Amino acid sequence: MRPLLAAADPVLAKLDRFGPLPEADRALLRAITADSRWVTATSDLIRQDEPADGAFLVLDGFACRYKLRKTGMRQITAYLIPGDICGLDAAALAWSDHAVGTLSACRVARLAPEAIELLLASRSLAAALQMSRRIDAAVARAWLVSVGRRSAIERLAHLFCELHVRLRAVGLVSEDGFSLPITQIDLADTTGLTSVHVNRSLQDMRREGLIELRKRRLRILDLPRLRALAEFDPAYLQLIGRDAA
Amino acid sequence: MRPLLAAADPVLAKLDRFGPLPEADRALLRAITADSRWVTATSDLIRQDEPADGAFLVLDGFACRYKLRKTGMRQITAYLIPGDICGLDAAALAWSDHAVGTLSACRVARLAPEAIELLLASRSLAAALQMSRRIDAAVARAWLVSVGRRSAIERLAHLFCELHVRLRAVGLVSEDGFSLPITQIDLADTTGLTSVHVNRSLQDMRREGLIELRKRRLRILDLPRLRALAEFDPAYLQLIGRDAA
DNA sequence: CGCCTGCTTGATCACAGTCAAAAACGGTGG
DNA sequence: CCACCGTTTTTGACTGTGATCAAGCAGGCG
Repeated sequence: MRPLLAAADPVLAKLDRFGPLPEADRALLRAITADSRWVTATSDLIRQDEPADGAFLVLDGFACRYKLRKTGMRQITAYLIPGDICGLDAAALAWSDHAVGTLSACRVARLAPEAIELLLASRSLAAALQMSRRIDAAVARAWLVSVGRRSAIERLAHLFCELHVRLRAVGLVSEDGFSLPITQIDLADTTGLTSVHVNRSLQDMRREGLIELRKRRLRILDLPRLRALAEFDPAYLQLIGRDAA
Repeated sequence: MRPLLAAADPVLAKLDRFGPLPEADRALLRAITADSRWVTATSDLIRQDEPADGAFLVLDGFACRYKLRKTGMRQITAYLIPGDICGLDAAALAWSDHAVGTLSACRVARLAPEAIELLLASRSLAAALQMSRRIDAAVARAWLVSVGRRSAIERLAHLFCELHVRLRAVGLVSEDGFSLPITQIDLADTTGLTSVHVNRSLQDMRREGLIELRKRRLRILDLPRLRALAEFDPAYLQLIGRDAA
């Protein structure tokens, strides 16, 4: 793990894990991510049922994929953290079944269609992106298990374990935990609960000495117990040696 | 739609929709699916946490992806119907985060690693498979919305609408509905409910005149109302002209 | 300082789960 | 053809997790 480099360039930090990238790819990525901008929280990068205006790389902050019901109910289907990409499908199909929006302020780099072409033209980058898709699919399955078959506390525990591993892979976890710049409403829309119940479950977790969560910062106090509670096995994230922690 | 051809070769019927395949690809697929075998219900094609023994094409019957909790609880994360493929990732990674098992008796064709190579070597087939992956991801998102934010009846309604479109695309829907060779326990593990509650919800749906379900056969009696109930829009399945029904 | 958003708490409700048992179904073999 | 057996479906009574409704509180920000 190379946390410092990682924090500087999360995209490289992430993709590089799936087999070291040739210098040409690294240069391409650097060029693309050079031109980034900040967007405020709660803004849409990709809108549901519309074509996407290119793809987006998340360089800083939290974004998410989500779907809205006609009733206004929201279900978040994925988190996008620094290093993650979105909109490749939406750009290819000129349509998206879901929206992508920011949960916090985010630094993003937009990839114009030509930039996407360049990216996919590289065999090694295309392979890395495919690996990334595989992980996304595995994460989606894990979420489905959580929402379908886990209790409230277990869902939150599993989510925190997942984020812990993913954020660590891009160098965003330090001794005192990691930044989690999202509201309890967001957590509720992620886990299929209400914000009231999320609040009560978080209090249970604090009381149990599992976590500390305040000022948008999450600290895992007892990782082994949290993982046991969530039945969390990081293997599916493919971000570590299959066996290592 | 070409139901008769489709029923004869669901794999071709499915992949051909994503842009007509050249004859070379069609021949390759025919060659591969020629060697098929029947497996009984409740048998695993791919086991969790293990490498896959090649990939599998489902030619007949229902299979599913699923994950088991240590407690024995099961969450089904996807249905595999005739024309669907599985195990590509498991073969590539020599590991799978989930299991794939049959729900009914199934006719399947095994693809040895060399056959997979051949498949992916074709640009057009690789593109069709990628399209198929995109749809799988969209379906997974729709399921997450169901389990996270829909009531019991709505979840079942949405599932039936999805299956109706997917099965019709491979010519498996007739005037009197379609074969649904799965138990209420399977439906429960799909929707994140208990089988008791699924049973009661199905009775509600029958009483409402929405469906008829007996002898492993589902008939949708009022499609417009079923779709309205589920807020179902088939666009995400990409199996139809973006606009057509 | 005041407002808005997000967090917290309390009281009550309901959807879905649990436990248990009976009925119906579908094979299988005699 | 029927008796038997396991599986699946159905029903009933009761429970509980998490939803709903409502109000108060804290804190960040203009």
